[in-house]
Amino acid sequence: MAAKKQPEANNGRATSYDVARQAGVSQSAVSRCFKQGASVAPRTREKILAAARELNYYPNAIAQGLITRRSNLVAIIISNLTNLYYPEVLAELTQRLSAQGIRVLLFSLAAESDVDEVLDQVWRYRVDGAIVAARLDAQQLAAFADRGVPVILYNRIGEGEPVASVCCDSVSGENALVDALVEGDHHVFGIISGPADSYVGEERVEAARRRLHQLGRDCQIVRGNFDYASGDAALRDLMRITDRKLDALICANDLMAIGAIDSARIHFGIEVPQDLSVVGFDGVGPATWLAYQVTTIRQPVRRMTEAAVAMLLERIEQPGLSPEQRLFAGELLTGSSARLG
Amino acid sequence: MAAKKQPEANNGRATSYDVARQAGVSQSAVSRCFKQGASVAPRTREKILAAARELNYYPNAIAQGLITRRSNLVAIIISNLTNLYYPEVLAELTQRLSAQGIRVLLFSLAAESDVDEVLDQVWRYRVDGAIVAARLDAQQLAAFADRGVPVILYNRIGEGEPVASVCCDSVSGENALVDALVEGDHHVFGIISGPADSYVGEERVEAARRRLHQLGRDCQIVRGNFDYASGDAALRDLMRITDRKLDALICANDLMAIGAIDSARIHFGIEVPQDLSVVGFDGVGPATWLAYQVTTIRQPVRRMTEAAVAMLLERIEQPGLSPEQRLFAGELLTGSSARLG
DNA sequence: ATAGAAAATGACTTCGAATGCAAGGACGAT
DNA sequence: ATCGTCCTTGCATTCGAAGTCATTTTCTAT
Repeated sequence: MAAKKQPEANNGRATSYDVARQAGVSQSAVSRCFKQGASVAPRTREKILAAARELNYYPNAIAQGLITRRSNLVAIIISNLTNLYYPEVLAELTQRLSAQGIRVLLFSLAAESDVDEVLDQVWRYRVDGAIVAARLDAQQLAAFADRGVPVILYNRIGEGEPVASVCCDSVSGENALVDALVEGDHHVFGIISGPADSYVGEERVEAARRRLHQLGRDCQIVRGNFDYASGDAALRDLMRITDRKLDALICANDLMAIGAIDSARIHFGIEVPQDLSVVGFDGVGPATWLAYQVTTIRQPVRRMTEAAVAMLLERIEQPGLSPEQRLFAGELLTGSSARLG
Repeated sequence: MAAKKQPEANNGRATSYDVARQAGVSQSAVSRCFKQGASVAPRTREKILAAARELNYYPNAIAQGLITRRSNLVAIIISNLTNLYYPEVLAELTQRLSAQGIRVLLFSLAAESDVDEVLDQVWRYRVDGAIVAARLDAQQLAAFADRGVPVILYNRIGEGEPVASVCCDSVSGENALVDALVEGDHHVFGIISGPADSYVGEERVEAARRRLHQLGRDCQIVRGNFDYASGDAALRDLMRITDRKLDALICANDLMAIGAIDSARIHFGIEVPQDLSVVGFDGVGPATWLAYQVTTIRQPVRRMTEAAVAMLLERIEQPGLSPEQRLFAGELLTGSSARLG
């Protein structure tokens, strides 16, 4: 009555040995059966698969990872998921990686400074690679390189270190926006920047500023931090410090553009776009809402995530591959938040 | 010259043996050194930690998981991240779990029907538990139970099966909204539901319908699918089929409420809230934007995620724990999208 | 100084699957 | 019938850390 070994007492936690015993074969055979392209006789395979089904067997990915030195895990590190833009990116990335048989270990940071603690865990889990949409300093990038863990930066480039990255072209995007505004006969420009530690924020603002300068237009720049409230706050700042009547506002992202539009209309009674043209960047969902229809640059998220995943997989397979930067042009979305030429 | 074993040729992939050799101790000592409350002499610990630092050693979580049968991984399964509400939940959950030393394996579904493929992977990775915000049928829930993997359902309850869950109370929320609208002297009600396969959608609509009935008010229900465009579309449907002039609109979530508000104002020239009161549910970011200020029920996301994580950890530690349902009351957010009593 | 308790340490096994290698079996050609 | 080839299969080892147990060292009390 007293069984020495409980065969599959631990329900659904059957091992390859359990399956082997049940099917009357060796553990190796079971392993081969679950490996693509291994040599197993059809009859044996049948037996094994039947046993596996009966015992509810699923290969233990942890054990596989240990022996093959491939965890099939990729870390995705994102600083602020509340950005409206990133959830879409995250969903796309996750689904694309899933389709390639790779699982996502998600790290979402409350503050950018938490990166170091997170990296600790990244090393421990022996991820095959990482996609990062957060600020990494040179030392952190070097740590990836040292360990031979391929990284793809999303919408930012390496600081000093050469790293593979996928970005949406800020320069061409801002140029298109500025050109359109100038053609639309705007003269007094305001710019709402991103937070100081944002790479894309700085890049977009700098691109816009330079183009305006080229075209002989001056501008006032005030700092925002990418959220709705800061669009409002920044507009107030601008109204205070600008002596001439502002007629064009360039925002480093859509969310601030929306905040500024609401603020202009509701707090200042300014008509958008009649009295003030507002443009953003990203092409997030709310930008196309009827109340806003923000003129903006839509990032080609599908193509960008596709590229990021493809580049990462390439580098996982061929560790030596050189760092490549892929720059995607965004699409000018002509809404009704700006009078254009 | 030809070294038989390259000591730490594989940079940053040092094992406990490498550290042991470097420190002149056994592998066991290294292991103990990284385990809380193990017995190691102070001097030995120093030596080992120094060696570990020098070799850039991080314990291999994969190997740990294999031997301890604890992966410290939790699966989070979310159906649509584009919902505006879920990114916040996801970020909260991830950060809370991280703080408890647990990593998140993210599964984001393109379609609800993909759950089965995803579960496959969940079993393979031997996760310690799961938090699910997607529809699971009885069989899928049973699979979790069979394998002894604790699950917490987020904003839904088990279908038949008793499962631990965390929800925001639809009934009290809708009651509060309906009561306020009725007090505000509204008479012709419309309801925009969620998609047919949404648990919370059905629950909210049913609660609102019942309360309206209790208070002697009739209502027209049209189907939406939780996104912005469907708020617009549903409002058009309502305008077409309603004979009397609609004066109150109850939407199953904020996003549709916003869509309906924009549609009313812009397509129909209806003033909100003067001619039509609109209420939503969730309390997402855009609901508080100046242009909308939706009257809604704000879900206590922080408390709910905290509860979900706490319940999950309890059940990981004590597998026998009985299924518990925790229901949180939302907070009535009185915006300006509805005339209230 | 010495017995005895307590602490520290190392040898060895274990977790579950993958794989190199060698042995066994099937099959065709002669 | 015999040999050689190719396909299957099992044995044994491996991945890296944890933990059991036995042994050694250290400390305490007499």
